[in-house]
Amino acid sequence: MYRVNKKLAEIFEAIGSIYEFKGPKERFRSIAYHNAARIINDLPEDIREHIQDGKFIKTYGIGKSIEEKIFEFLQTNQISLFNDLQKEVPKDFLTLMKVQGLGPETLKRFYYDLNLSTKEQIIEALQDGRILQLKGFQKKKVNNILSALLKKTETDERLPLWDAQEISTSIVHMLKTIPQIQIIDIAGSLRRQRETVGDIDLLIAAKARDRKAIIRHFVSLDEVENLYAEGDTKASVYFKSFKRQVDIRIVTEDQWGAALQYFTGSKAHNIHLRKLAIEKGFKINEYGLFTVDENKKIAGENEEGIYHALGLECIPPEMREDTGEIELAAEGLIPKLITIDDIKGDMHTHSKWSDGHSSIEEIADYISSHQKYDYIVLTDHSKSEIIAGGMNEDQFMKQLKEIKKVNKKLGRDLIKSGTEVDILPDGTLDLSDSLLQTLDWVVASIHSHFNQDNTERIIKACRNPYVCAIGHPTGRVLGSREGYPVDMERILDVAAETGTAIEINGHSHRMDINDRWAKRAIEKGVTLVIGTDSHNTGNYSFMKLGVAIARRAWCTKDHILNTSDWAKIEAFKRRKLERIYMTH
DNA sequence: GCCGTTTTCGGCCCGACTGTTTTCAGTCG
Repeated sequence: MYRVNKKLAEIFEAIGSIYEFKGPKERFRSIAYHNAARIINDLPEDIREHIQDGKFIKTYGIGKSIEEKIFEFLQTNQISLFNDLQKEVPKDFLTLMKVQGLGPETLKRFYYDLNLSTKEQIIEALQDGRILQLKGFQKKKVNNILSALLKKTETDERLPLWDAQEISTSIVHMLKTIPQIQIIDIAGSLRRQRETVGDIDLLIAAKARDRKAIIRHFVSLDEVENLYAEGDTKASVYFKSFKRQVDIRIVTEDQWGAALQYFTGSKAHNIHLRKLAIEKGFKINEYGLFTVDENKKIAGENEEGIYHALGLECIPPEMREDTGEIELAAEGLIPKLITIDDIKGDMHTHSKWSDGHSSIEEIADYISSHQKYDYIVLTDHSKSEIIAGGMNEDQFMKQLKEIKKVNKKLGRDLIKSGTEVDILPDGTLDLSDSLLQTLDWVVASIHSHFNQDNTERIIKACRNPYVCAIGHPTGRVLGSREGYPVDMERILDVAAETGTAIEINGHSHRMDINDRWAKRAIEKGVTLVIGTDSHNTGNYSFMKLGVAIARRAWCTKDHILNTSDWAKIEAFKRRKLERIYMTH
């Protein structure tokens, strides 16, 4: 996430909230700013790269007025409207708006009726009974607000997808013991496989008479620390061990498709879909798709039915972000997305020879018995990666012998030789060309000296005839390190020009490149490869995260090189060699 | 504030839960 984008999105979010506070007549202005914040948050590139010929590239939802504010921020690092607006709201307004259960109307009452402006003043007034004098505020509401205010600030950090998947799996496991549950599945951004997940949303199908019992069971689980809401059809709780809000929603089996569609989102996708429904004389809610005039149910049992009734192809959850997929579905052009079963091998793994935990033989045994792979590439580190046990040319030659031995024992060439060679500060590589030439696959990555011109370093690596792919191209570490500065547009152009593949690193803490850059890459005709960057046998399942990124990038199996057999990968390498030598 | 081959004005997605109310406002997703 780019710092500028984040900052700007925060300001627009805040402006939206302030307009909410100012009253109903500003409601839609408020929505527009909230909307802009979301768009900027989801922008694939630094917002400064989203400007062409001095203008913000036309984006649905951002018009003239907000565009001006973006430019004002980029030039002056502030937005005067925001400075002015802040004077019209309570001092701690923005902090207070984030407290569960506190909204603009409540804060307005506190501010105008009792002149309360800070968090401390409000807590005091809640405790000494002054709030109780306000109409509509009785004991229960006062206590709820107070406990929300006094609670230590919860983590608002989004969870990496892998962690969210593990948590949801374990919760689903706990709930599966409830016999009345007919179907249970994940929804929300988790089902869309976004790289990070906020809340965990679960959908359940059950008979109407069983709802109550299921909800009681759910909210009574030992793990539940806070109960936010408990109704007839839904409940919302806070799980202490996972430090996460978990929402469940119960519908009947015949509503399953409509509900799953609705709770999978995204919000933008659903709003677009609803507008489309209205144009066609329908309305959609979580119970089904109905005609407006007779309120007759047309679809709802499954998701396909909802989309088909609107004249659309069914859209895979990973594509539902309102970035053109609805238009594509209307034309019947939804791509057949890659699946995990299309993957023929892992392109990025480490063994004991550098910083991995397993010997080559152990890797071969594990992969043979757990994966249907045709090949797996060992890409151990090169010599300058001293802390990661990087290897020199001699050691790689020894490793080659070991690989041959293991393959011979297996009776097939499962293990491929390779390296993740360091791109040095000047863009040269950490191993000799003559060695690189003898290896089956060469990934080149940056691991240090991030303050150099990383774009030029990577471009230089792309121009080396023996570099097959660029590893974790942005260097980001989810939740702890922003990527090093790099001009990804240019790198993708050079990758396309030189026939170098770009890696989708599926490691749970990297997921690099991300879905948006991967989408950009295939638009530019760049070939992608997926690797797990595995360091132990448990890591091989990161392949599904890599595939998730590819699916969110609208990739078919033809976009991903390691859905091919090894002969095609050899052909890819030859094409690159030819290109490089043709241009020389 | 944004959008538009039905519109440059007049719309803007929709429903559940809570706490307060006797029919609803506020908040949330």
